[in-house]
Amino acid sequence: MVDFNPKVKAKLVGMMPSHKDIDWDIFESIFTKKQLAKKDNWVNEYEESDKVCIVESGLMRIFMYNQKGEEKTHSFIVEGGAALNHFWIYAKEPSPVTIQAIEDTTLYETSHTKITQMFGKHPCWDELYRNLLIETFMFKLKREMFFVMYDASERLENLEEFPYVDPDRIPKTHLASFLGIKPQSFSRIANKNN
Amino acid sequence: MVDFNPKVKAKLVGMMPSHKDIDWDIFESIFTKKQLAKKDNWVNEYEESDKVCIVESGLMRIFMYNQKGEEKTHSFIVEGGAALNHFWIYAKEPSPVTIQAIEDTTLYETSHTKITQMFGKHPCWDELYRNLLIETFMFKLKREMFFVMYDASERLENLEEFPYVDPDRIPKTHLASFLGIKPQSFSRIANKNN
DNA sequence: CTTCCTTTTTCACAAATGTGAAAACATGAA
DNA sequence: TTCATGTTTTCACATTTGTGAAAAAGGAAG
Repeated sequence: MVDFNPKVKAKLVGMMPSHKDIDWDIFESIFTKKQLAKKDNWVNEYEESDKVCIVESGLMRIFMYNQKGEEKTHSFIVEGGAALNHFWIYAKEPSPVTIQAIEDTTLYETSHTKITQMFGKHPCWDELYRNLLIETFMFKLKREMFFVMYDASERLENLEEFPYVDPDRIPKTHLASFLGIKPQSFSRIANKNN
Repeated sequence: MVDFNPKVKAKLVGMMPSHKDIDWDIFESIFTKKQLAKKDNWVNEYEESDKVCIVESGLMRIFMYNQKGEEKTHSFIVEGGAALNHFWIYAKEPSPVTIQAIEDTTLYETSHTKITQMFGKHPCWDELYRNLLIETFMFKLKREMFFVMYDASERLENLEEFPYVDPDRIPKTHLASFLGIKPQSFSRIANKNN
């Protein structure tokens, strides 16, 4: 049982536009509050985890190791964003991704299991889950366009298309990984384009 | 009003696992059947369209033009697959994509408007829409991995990760575009790796 | 402040992909 | 079949990105 802060509550309300009569007690009853220090892993690779969380404050990163052991960043999550192992939705298998705090982070944690148990009890849960899916889906859709439409240098130029990917908060190594290039290439491109 | 063929019906049943008592009359009442000849556009760029369809037979392609006027392929849809302008879900704006038949195609057409009007009338619609979202989402997730984890040559090597992207049915120009490279590079890579 | 460690930048060279043009090949229509 | 059209391959060369190493810059802890 947690007590959502106003910003998170507003975010959730926005994701259930058809439901004004939300029972916050039920809602908050399936969440627990957690603190992460910088560099703590919230989800580890190979972990059997169906965790879902909403970030209250701080910054997290989802990444995966490739065959060479290099970290490949999928996304960043800031205040008000939802973090989860996206692969769980489809394949109930050990997580291929690691989810790590880039900054000290406070989050509200729950699980897919708990959310899906609420389906049918009140339609707001269906709507919330649908909008959560749509949000993460649109992120992937944009990211696909990023790779398909732009080369590396154009991706850097158009980084502002991802408003919550804040170049001032995120180490350049991770930004490079998010853009699909090496830190050296990132540095070269960034210092040539101005 | 249409009469779904058995394969499409089976596909839909699989996307509504919690609902065995489906009223097929209501279901089929919001679809119409359409024929497309090879190279016909089902959705045109700039068209204000919230169309959704299920492909009965044939093969379609979703693509977008970049600033240079080059076609950038997002995905292919084969029998049993759902085609739609994914951007409609989030932004109710003119379509940035073109959806075109690669082969002569038969499809069942409906719209987002019609589907969302069914929400609440019977929970099977919520479940169907959720699973449609999950399916397209997983496609994007895989595709993201493709670009993040692999270089062009590895992408070609691992094309079989997309079982419905059949290299024998799809012109190589479009395959190249799907892999994010030029036809010349496709040709070079394909004829070097064996 | 100093030291240690991590991140970022720079550099020279290697490898991969793009470009523009031409040739080879395939396909469909007359 | 032949012609016209579109697709695929090949080639030489340009551009972009990767690689490995080293230097420079920045941050955290004592």
